[in-house]
Amino acid sequence: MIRVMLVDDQELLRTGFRMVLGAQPDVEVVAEAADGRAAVEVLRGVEVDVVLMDVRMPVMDGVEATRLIRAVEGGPRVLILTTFDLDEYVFAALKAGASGFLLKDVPPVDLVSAIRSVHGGDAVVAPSATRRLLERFAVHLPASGGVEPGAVSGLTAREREVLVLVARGLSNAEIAGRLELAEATVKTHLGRVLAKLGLRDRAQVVVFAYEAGLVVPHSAG
Amino acid sequence: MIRVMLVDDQELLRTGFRMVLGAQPDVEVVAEAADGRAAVEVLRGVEVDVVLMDVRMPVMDGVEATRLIRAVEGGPRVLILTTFDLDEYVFAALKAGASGFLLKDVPPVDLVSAIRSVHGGDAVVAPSATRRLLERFAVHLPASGGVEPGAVSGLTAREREVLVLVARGLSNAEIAGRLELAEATVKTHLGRVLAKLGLRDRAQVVVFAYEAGLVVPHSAG
DNA sequence: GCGCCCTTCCCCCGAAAGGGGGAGACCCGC
DNA sequence: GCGGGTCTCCCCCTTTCGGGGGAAGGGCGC
Repeated sequence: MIRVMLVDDQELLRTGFRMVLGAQPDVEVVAEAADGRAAVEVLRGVEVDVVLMDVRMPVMDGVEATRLIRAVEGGPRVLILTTFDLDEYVFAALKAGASGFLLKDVPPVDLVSAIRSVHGGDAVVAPSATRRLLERFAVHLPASGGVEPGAVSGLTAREREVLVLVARGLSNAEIAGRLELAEATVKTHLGRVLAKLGLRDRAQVVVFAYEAGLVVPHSAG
Repeated sequence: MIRVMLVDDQELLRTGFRMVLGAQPDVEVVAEAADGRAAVEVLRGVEVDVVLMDVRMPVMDGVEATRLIRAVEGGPRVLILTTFDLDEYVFAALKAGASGFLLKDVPPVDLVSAIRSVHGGDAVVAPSATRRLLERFAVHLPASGGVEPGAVSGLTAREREVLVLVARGLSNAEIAGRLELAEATVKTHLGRVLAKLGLRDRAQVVVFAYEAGLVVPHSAG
């Protein structure tokens, strides 16, 4: 039995979800709240597996509530519900520890299977938004759009390739495997990278890659 | 009719996929290739809607092939197939413009619906990997409130000190000089850092430091 | 006092990395 | 053809790293 909590400031919407979920044999709505703060309060006294959380709410929004809920060890997982598409709010909620998100017009069947997935430890993303999520994810590459020649001065394509893999923490052997090269070749390329950039070892290569924006921390945009 | 191309160096796997897809009324396998370069060549002469692309292949891997294919305006969408789970390769492919990825052991039903989704402009992600994708996407905010001692799990003050210097690209000898310690001591501390954080070498320490926000690009120095 | 952890430093060892040189292959421009 | 650049791979070598011990002092709590 999956114990679900509904958090949304719209009474009608909660009613609708309650009816849909009530019809399921393995799902049980055990709690409700109309805003984030109330939700956090209620959760102190009720055992819940999955929280269906609206993003935009009065008093405390879904992002902050998600953060507080996820800060507790062994607390429930949070599935974000949003009226509109993927927006900054949703991204913030994901960063706050949500297990995924759905649009509120999700077909009941999909909602239930999403709850089961989240309960099982998986994450879910509204299909219509997956593309945009990936796009957003893909933005993380070399400083906006292309590899500017200036930053990596006279490096060849192969050398840059090796550089980036070094910057991901791979050993020469691993890079060789990934690029299907001999380790000797990787060493040759890396040696030239070190010489051209005036670096001493691979640790400095990693530093350079981050500082030059060739590699971007996944936390930041 | 959705025109599909199969790109994989394993003949048997292509055969299996061809049979599964051939049974679908709205899907048609119109081309095949055994490596990325061949795929790009073939695509110059054949109209394709969706490319099912293996990642690891000889000659040219799926990442580079995806990049080339997606560089063409109005070209086909690319769906990545991977044997293993989410790895650096898959991330690279997504960054290169892939519309998503599936594990090769995907149930036929899911494969077909994924192809339809991709053809319709949506993206798809293997359900088992969605959670990890979101983690990777969302995890560690840049420790906005400063670096609290507990953040780096069980590291001692001295270990964190060494970690940061490693993350600046210093050698053990240089760190020893700066902290006025013997190099042996630095090695001891660093060894514990590696063990506690599950890292292999100092290059991975640098990666960790940037990803965890212990070191921030530009502020370097 | 005793145990525990942190810190400091030492040994030895094997593996990985960095540096030197050389060489064959390819492509491209002259 | 001939040179330049890139990519590939090999040899040799020294240094650095990382991992396995061990050991000694200090602080802190019980």
